[in-house]
Amino acid sequence: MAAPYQDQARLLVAVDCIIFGFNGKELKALLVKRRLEPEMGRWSLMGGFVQQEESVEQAATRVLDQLTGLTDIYMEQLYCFGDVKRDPGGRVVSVAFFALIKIDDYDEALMMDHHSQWFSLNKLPPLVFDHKNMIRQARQRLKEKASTHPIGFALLPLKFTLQQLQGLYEAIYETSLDKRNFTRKIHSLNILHKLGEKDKESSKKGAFYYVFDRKKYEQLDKEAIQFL
Amino acid sequence: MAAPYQDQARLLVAVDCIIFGFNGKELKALLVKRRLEPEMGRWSLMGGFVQQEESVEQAATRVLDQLTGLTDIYMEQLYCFGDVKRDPGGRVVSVAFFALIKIDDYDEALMMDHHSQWFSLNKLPPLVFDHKNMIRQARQRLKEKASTHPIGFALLPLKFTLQQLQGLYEAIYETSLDKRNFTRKIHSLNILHKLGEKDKESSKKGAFYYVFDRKKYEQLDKEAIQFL
DNA sequence: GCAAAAGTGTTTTGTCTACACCCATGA
DNA sequence: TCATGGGTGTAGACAAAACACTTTTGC
Repeated sequence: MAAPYQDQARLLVAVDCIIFGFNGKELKALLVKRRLEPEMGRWSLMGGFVQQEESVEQAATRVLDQLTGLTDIYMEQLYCFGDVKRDPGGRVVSVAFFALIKIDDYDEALMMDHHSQWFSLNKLPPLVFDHKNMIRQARQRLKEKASTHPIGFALLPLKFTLQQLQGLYEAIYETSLDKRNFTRKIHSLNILHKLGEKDKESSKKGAFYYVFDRKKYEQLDKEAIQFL
Repeated sequence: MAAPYQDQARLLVAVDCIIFGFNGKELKALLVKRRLEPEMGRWSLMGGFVQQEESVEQAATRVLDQLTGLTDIYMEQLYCFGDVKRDPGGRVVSVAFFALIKIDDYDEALMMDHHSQWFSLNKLPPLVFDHKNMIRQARQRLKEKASTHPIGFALLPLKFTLQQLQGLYEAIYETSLDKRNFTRKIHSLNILHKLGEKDKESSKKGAFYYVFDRKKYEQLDKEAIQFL
């Protein structure tokens, strides 16, 4: 069994990363200017090819790290896009991943280096290949996942106000929520710690900062509860 | 741009199909004896390599058709398994699909031809590679999907009794359900048509057969309602 | 003192759950 | 006539949704 599969076709396998961020008002996606032909210079998801000696997940992690310099990013496999003609440059099967990062962790310097930019999800530029479709599906998955797992926290700064948290869920679900019902529900999950400190930027009275309880968070992440 | 990606690694890409059936009591998975080295002769999911000129989905459809002779099978992409050493025969990235078929449509002759066999999900034989893990994930996905979409019908014969339907959901969720609550819930979805005919096999009184309303079914399939 | 956001409870509504008896029929 | 599965309703618990006023403070 030296080469049991030798007659089979070999294909290029890529990963593409849909990176979401939240600026306090809107959900954003991080896009880059493509550096390769074909379609060089057009807006694209960050991607790369899977190497012989790395797993598909490792490839996605590597690509995310190259772009953001961040480790410990929330990342999840989305879907494998395998149409024959999806990439005019060759037969490339792409495995899409979606990632959630704290938008403030991704700074200006990195954006300059990679010619990358945040775009509001409803003001996306034209994108290469099937990347628009990938983003659409990632958005859908984020909605579903956020309703049963507390992954939204990966998009917020370490400390945040209830208003920011509510705003995030309103952005994810594309709806508006009742402040009282929202507060009650969140508190019933026992996932937040109230800090002594207040955010005075957005109001005169000031709103308390919260952090989330990582232990409880991880437990809920496994359990698939009804989140909101 | 004759060969823009020429320096990149090329990998074998396979599809593997987790095929579920329901015999009225238990969920089953359809397995085959592997025909290739390595691990020839051991139990395996039905799979095959993605060819140069077919999409990943087409490959899965082709593999399903080869094994079952059936078209119009419910099929859904599950996950891409991309570990470097998952297949000792080479670097193979496998895209897993799960499929639901009516168990009676898959007859003895086909089982003989392909050395295939139905196995109860809790009595699976040892399987090659990561196939056991694939089945585990498929089972999980089936549970989740069935709770928001009426896909369970793909596992039942065209006409079925309420008892059969309830038994199916009990098997999927691995729980027992209250007959009255179940009946009420199903009827409230307006998805069933009661036939004049009765099944007299399993009781003296006889139970009415039902068929499902394809229109309503397709609508619910899109909408993601709370099913059960 | 007033504008602007923060914070807090109650009532209503609907959904999910638990639970038990009569019916029709073939043997 | 009796054994077997088929079919049906109601009450209580719980969760979700609707809804408005008071508090704080910087200007």
